[in-house]
Amino acid sequence: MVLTFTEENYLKSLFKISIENENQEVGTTTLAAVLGVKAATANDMLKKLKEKDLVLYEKYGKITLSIVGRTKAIEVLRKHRLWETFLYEKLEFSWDEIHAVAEQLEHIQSEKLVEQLDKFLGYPAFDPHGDPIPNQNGEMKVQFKETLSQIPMGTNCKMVGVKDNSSAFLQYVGKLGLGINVDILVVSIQDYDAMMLIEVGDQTLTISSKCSENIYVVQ
Amino acid sequence: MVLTFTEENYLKSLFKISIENENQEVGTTTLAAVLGVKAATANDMLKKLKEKDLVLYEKYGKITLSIVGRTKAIEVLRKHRLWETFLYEKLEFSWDEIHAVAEQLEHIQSEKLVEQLDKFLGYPAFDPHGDPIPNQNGEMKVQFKETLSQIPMGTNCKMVGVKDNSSAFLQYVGKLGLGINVDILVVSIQDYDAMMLIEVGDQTLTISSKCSENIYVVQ
DNA sequence: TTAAACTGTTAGACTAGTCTAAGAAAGTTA
DNA sequence: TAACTTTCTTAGACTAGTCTAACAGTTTAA
Repeated sequence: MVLTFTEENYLKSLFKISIENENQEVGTTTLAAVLGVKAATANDMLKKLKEKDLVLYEKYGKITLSIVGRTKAIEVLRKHRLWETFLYEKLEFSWDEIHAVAEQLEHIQSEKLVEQLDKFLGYPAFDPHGDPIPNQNGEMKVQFKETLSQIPMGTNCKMVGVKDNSSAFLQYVGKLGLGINVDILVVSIQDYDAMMLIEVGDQTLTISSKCSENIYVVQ
Repeated sequence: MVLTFTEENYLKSLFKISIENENQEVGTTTLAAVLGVKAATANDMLKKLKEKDLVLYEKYGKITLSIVGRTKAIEVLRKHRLWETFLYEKLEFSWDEIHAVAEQLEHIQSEKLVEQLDKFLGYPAFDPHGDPIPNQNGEMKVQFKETLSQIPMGTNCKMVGVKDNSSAFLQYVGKLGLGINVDILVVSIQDYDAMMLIEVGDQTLTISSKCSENIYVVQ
């Protein structure tokens, strides 16, 4: 079954919401906000997706992906992350530029293209933002990770990803000298506003809680 | 000005018709046939393209691309041929598989993507079918070429391209052992039906006029 | 426990791209 | 040049995806 770009985007958003907000119930309004459309529009589309058995949904109830819907969403996510990796590793795109272009490339329909791209890139398990890339069977490596804001004073850790994928955040973080696999030492944390003093290489940086909450690390 | 996929396809088809049938006038019916839509549909779209100053067109008159329309068409063609080259050279796609996927990839909007892809491929001048790839300024190398059917008996030549890009033709030609840069000796030509006896490597092949008319060669 | 606030649904309208059916213009040929 | 054929255009309809405006259901909190 071939889906339209729009249908794929709805499924992808539903999947992303479900993994980001674990057990939070997803409603029309949330979904609409994520997709940048009006609630009425999302409601219409949900009816169509239900008709095609891609979501489970009853009037005024919560929205869940069906098995097929979930599979489709993971396929799109796989393509998105493979393309991001390609753009970053092969075409000299920067961290903050890859997302927008991958949003377009993720809808290209060709199984061979996906598999050959995966092979060409050496079967990467994580994309340039540290997010896991689903394999051909839809399985993803789960990496235990915490946000930098959860790391206690005096502890060393290594950056493995970001929560916020916005261009603005990525540009800022990159400018600070942070990035995947960068070692970080938490020097001190302000009681009042959770501002953090961290050491990265030979530099000392002060970062806000908003920032440290959006950086994933492992100890 | 960002165009829709459909608009891009109309411009691309108009451009391709204009280079294939040099001074032949293009009408609604021809265009519609090339795009696989009905004449009424093509007519509607032509009105829109005219409104946007992408084509020159008067009721019951012939259709011509405007400067802007032509530029847009060449951009799409550039992307198409670069992607074909990428699929063939980097992702192990075969000759006959690349076109269909490139039809999708050619609509991705990102100037940086096109330029980086071109660089990554080493600024190729011709795609895997032997067709010239427009450079960033829209200029294409013109290679003097004839169809194999025009080569006289006893002459050596080299294959440089194909006229028919269909999967069926490419599969057939490939199976015969023909391909870009393959040397061909025209052994004999039947008077009656222009069937050709040719030597390729150590093989002798018999090919129809339909086939020899769709193969481009240089002497 | 009921009023206010929020969330979800429906109805009606719009655009892009397509179609069919019918009619108008142009070209061809006897 | 009149009749026929072909090509082109118009009118009206349909689907996908979107919107606004209004109404319905659910939740919250006074």
